[in-house]
Amino acid sequence: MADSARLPREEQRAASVVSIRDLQTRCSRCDIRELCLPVGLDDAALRQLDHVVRTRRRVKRGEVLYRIGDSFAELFAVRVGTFKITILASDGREQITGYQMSGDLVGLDGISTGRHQCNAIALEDSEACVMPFDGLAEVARTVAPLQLSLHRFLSREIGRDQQLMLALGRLSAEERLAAFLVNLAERHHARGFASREFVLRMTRAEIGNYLGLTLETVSRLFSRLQREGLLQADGRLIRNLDLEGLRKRAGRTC
Amino acid sequence: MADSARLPREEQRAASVVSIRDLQTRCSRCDIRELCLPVGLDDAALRQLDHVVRTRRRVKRGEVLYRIGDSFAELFAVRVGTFKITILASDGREQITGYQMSGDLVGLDGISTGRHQCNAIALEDSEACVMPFDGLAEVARTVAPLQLSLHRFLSREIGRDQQLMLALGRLSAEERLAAFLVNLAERHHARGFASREFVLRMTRAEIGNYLGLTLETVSRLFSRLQREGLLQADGRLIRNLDLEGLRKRAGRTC
DNA sequence: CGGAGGTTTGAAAAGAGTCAAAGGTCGTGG
DNA sequence: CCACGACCTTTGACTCTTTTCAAACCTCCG
Repeated sequence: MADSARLPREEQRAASVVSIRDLQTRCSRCDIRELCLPVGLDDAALRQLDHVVRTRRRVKRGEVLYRIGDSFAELFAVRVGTFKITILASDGREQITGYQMSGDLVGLDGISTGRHQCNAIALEDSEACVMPFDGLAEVARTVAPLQLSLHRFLSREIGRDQQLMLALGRLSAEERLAAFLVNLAERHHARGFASREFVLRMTRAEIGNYLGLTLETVSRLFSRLQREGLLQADGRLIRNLDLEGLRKRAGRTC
Repeated sequence: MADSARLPREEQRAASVVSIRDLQTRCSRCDIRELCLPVGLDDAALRQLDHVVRTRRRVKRGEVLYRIGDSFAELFAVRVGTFKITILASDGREQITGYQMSGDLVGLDGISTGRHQCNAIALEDSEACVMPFDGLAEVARTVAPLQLSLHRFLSREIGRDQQLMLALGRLSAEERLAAFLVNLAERHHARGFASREFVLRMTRAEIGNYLGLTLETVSRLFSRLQREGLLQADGRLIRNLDLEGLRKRAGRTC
């Protein structure tokens, strides 16, 4: 697992079935297009986008979509699965800055310098649409709704990051975990999944890293929330989330 | 001080001298244009931008440039002074998510929802150029370098936010303050000011808020860094910064 | 020159981290 | 199909960094 090579086999496979994958990749026919960059585009605009977004990449659990320092040429739109986004301090300490799921865009931070400034690692077998950025920008110059959508995704990312800063800076450990769970529940809900019951894709250590806590603290907090009837946790399977109760404990950051 | 009214007098004054202010406001003649959104634009592009950016707003120390919930219609480019950007938890706890100085864009987070999601408050008497976002977007559709610059500023903001998350999530109190000081020094340097000596525009409480610490901890850390010869702090006047020494203590996040 | 706001320092408390140990789970290879 | 090992989770005991509370001092603005 962990940082293995970058899927040469997968990439070959993709190349060998280009026509089929190409068909699948059309934004205009994508079932999550209303969650993703194409949100709100009309048919003509979608067709333009279809010309830009032509391939997908499969990334197996534990493998890397891109690494810090990789040259930036494309954004990725998560289609299936979950990625964690991580940055590093010089001494190697790692901070997870986000968990991205279907419809989310990853790679936005690479635009500013032309190099990726974070790692994107799959937490489960995942698939992302490859969006060459130059092409995207070009279409955005003629298709105003796409331009707006791109601006909104960039801006939304800033807003999300600020919420995490608030959590890291001002909330107690319990508040952070409660906010995290409510946030996950809401995102599942937005994607048509159950919000009161789901399987975590990340370990206690990864949750702790994201929230600025240790894995032991996270584990203890799960035990406490369970004792107090706010959820049932069986490893990564979370059930019977009491969303209102958790919101009360979250400093309503979510 | 603090949250007083929104400068009706200032706005009147601005209106009464439109022609002069208009002249001053041209990006093409602005002395910080290479730090700001116009970076790298040619003369023709600058002239286009001049048509969009036509006014400035003065904001006195302690006053508000915009508030959470205000409708978003424009970005602001800081020309003179410093702003703190704050967000709120539901219970009123506040987190400062950034300090923005000349050349920085503020308001980017408002694009996604059409409402500002943070407050921007002047830490000293300041001035910001008003950039109507629709107009900016329209020009960006024909002027590719401006489009790229806008994308880069949005992306840069994401990268900065991630650095703060790393600090809040993984660094010790001392490392956070060291990283903060090095970051300030570098930004001063980029603006042509001394990097080893400057006046802080924010209180100990504001530094602590930004770094997820209490004001007492920040004060103790300044005393410690001074004892150990890494700087001299006389209130907000900081002198003789030992940048290399501080970088070593900062987990090199900066 | 009065007072509000800001800073420093100390002492005690608390929240989260560290270290340690044991049990659980999952996937793979034999 | 089972067993093994790697990884993950839980819980306890103790530690330590940072917070909280308190008091005194500074300083700058009106």
